Amino acid sequence: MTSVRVRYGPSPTGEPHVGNIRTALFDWLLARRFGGQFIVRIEDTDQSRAVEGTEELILDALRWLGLDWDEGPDIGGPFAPYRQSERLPLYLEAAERLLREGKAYRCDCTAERLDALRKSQQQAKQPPGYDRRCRELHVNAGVDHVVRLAMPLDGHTIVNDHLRGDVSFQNALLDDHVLLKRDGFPTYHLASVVDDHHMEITHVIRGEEWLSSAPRHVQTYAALDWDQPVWVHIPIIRGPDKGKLSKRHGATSIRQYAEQGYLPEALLNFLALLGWSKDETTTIMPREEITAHFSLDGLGLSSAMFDIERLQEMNARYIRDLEPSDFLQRGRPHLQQALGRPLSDPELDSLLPITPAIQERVKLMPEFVDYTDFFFTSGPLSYTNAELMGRAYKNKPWQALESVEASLECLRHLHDSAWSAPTLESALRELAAQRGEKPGAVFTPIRVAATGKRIAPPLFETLETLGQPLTIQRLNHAAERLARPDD
RNA sequence: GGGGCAUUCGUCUAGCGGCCUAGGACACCGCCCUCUCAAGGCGGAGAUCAGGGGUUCGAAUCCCCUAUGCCCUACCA
Repeated sequence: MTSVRVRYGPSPTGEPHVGNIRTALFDWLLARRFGGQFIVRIEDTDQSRAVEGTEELILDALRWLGLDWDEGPDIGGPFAPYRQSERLPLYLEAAERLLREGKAYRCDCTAERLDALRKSQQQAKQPPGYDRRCRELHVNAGVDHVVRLAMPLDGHTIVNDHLRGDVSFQNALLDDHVLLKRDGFPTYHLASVVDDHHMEITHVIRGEEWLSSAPRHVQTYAALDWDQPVWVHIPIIRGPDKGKLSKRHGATSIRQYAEQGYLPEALLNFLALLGWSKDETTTIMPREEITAHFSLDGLGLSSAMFDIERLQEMNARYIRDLEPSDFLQRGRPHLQQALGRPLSDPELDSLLPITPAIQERVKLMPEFVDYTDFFFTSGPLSYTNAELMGRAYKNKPWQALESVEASLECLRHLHDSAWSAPTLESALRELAAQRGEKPGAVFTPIRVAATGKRIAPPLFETLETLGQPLTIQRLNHAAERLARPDD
């Protein structure tokens, strides 16, 4: 088997979509698994749909996911250039050869005629398609025209799909599609075939929506007398409504997932499992394990729904498994943004002891802020007295106050060296026992006073990290508030 | 309208003729643990393998038909 060469051919028409990127992922996995090359080729043959700057967005998405390419528009390669708009002579050459050999022809039918034709065909319940008016007309090269492939009129075209086997199409139902547009640019049908051939692409992996037009590509290869690549049409990704996943379904661009706090390795794992599986039981696999086991044979045939809950779960799992210092670095930008100021390394590192406890609570990176911002705010925290009192002291501000004062008394007397989670815990538990109260009753006001929230990391580790002075200060503030309940 | 593809728990899937009274994961429910929230442990419910015909000693697995869903049907990719 010759070495694997696969290409990802995005159109720079917008943000890279998860469905699209999943195709890139399979390309990349195949290349990496078999020591081949992964090529990025920009398919910008539709000038009207091009959106400025999206090429860079696409490359950024690939980088973010860690899908590195061996040849591409930015780094070049032996088959440069890697932008179709820069390869026009190649398409022209192929089209001219086809014209010369009578396998393609010029067509000067107007858009109006084609529209009218389509309408009448639809009304007459006929399959729509070009009626081949110009096929025998020998349109002059001087007039405005397109070039169409002269498809076989009868018989069948077989597409040998690697996953499905032979798929047969009746030629009578296929029309003479356009290869070269009026503006001199090729259509996808011509450009992809010409480039795949010249770039020595061995496997064409693309979405199932292309299967219907695959016979056109097969015929184009045949007309050009070139060998076909291996066709691999992978199932489409569906949205929650079962339709093809699209913008209507909410977040679909890779950038959005990055911003929402998904880890690239989690998204990669999740996407890989949309249509591929390693074995009966494995779901969590680091990139290396996926690349070590990936093969086309593990691909499924039915379209998969994009289940955001599963992605979230997987993300939480990956977050939990991060090295604490790595987790902190990834959380840093979110926290800095919320705080509105940069954080120094020592500040960030002060969180290290409590970080594992935070990791198991964070599902999406921005939530990191909820569990840590109070460590770095200086003014009074905002919370209600009801939150402070919790369930045990509900509507009993004086009891809550007593409790807080007792805690204050207890904590004030701890020596510096004793300010650690274990001693804090035993001291406060003892206090609760002495007062004949449930631990939770005593702990809740402390938690709210210290963090400003009812949901926070484990209390004693939190207090340890917060430090004695700040803890005392915040408890004092809480006591003041409880003393005048009607604020 | 035509053509193509697909069809296993709600979801992602394992299964490629006997190992399946169909396995795993997420979600869900219950219990345990417990300072909030999580995480974790244990257990549970959940799929007559879309339906119907065949082939076979034996079918989720092979063949046919039907149904449903999706995709395509552009001088877009």
